[in-house]
Amino acid sequence: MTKPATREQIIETADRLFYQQGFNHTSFSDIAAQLNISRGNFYYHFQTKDDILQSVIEARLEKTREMLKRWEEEASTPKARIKKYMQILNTNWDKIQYYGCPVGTLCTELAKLNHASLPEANRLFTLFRNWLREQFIQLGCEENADELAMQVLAWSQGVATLANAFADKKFAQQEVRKMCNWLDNYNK
Amino acid sequence: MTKPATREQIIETADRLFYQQGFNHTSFSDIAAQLNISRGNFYYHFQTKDDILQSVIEARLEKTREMLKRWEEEASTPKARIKKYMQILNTNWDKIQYYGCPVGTLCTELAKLNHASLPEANRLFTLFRNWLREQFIQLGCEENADELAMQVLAWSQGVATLANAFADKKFAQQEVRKMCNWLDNYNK
DNA sequence: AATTTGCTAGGACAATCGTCCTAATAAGTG
DNA sequence: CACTTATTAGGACGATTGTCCTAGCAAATT
Repeated sequence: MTKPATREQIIETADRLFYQQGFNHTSFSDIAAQLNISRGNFYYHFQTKDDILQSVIEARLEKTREMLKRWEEEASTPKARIKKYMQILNTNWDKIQYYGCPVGTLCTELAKLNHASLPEANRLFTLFRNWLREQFIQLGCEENADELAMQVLAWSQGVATLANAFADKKFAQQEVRKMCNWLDNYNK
Repeated sequence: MTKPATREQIIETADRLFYQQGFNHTSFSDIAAQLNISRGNFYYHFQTKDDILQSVIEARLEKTREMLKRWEEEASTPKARIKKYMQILNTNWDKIQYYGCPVGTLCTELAKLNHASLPEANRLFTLFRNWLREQFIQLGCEENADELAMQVLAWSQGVATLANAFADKKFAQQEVRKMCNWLDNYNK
């Protein structure tokens, strides 16, 4: 009994297209064309377009959790882990340059659409926020750990938005460097 | 010969709806319904929807230029002027809470749509960037004036994005306070 | 009053949207 | 093999999209 891969392929392709083109601007036809499947076939796997979005968000949440877990294995100190987050701007530059931050742009769009899945999408932010806060707590900043987490989060969002607008890689790299330096000198 | 106000009303309403709902998600019908005019009437004033967007961007550019000029009149020192910019997050909080930053969200959306007017929209960013840079130059930071301008710009974008996602007014206020303090202590 | 011009309402147009139905095929089970 | 289930293709559906045409009203000018 081989599990049908179609459903996963739809989620995968929808994930990519939602990121590249936005949720509202991506149609069933777009996804179907990429997968060479029939448009009418969607209904067997998903009831509505919103259901696809829901699955995409869940998939992103899961992938993010795995990534954060991987970072904890790869980096032994809290500072090194936080830097993993900051380095995303360099690691994923090719995509960020064209499409911005996957989390920020999705939440922004769903907010404007007044979409029912907005709270679910915002959980992506919360995931990073809690994880960063935990790292700052381990760093010995119990009192303002959440504030620092929000600061790092806001920093990355701002840089991603500007780097996207100006397509300025040097700016992004420079900001990452500055932020890492700030972290190195923080708390001694 | 009374100038026809319809064209200006269309721009005005489109401006507001593009901000609240996004460009792509706002239809001719939406704008027409708000103004109680016929949908077919648009063609007399604008050839295409993209033309409306173009006019909206131009209107925003003009309004921004006037605002920056007003700030220069109202604030006598460069630091006071830069603070005017930072305070926007508090001043326009009611809107930012729901719709984010008008500039950032528009540029992000047009980037995803691969829209021809994206460069025009990005000029809104450039307007603020150059103005902030000028203020930092007057502050005596000739060498890194542009870098500082980008930093302030990125900061505001990040805070706006997060404040929108978490609907957190206290966070926004706190960040404004921190940023103003940073500015006060900068360059002595 | 007659005529031109500025502006508008209403609807037609093809295309596309998300949704949903049905018939046909593929896969799995007895 | 027959039979049930899982999956798919293709297209119909009503609604909505941006665009565009035309007839008619309103206003200004002659």
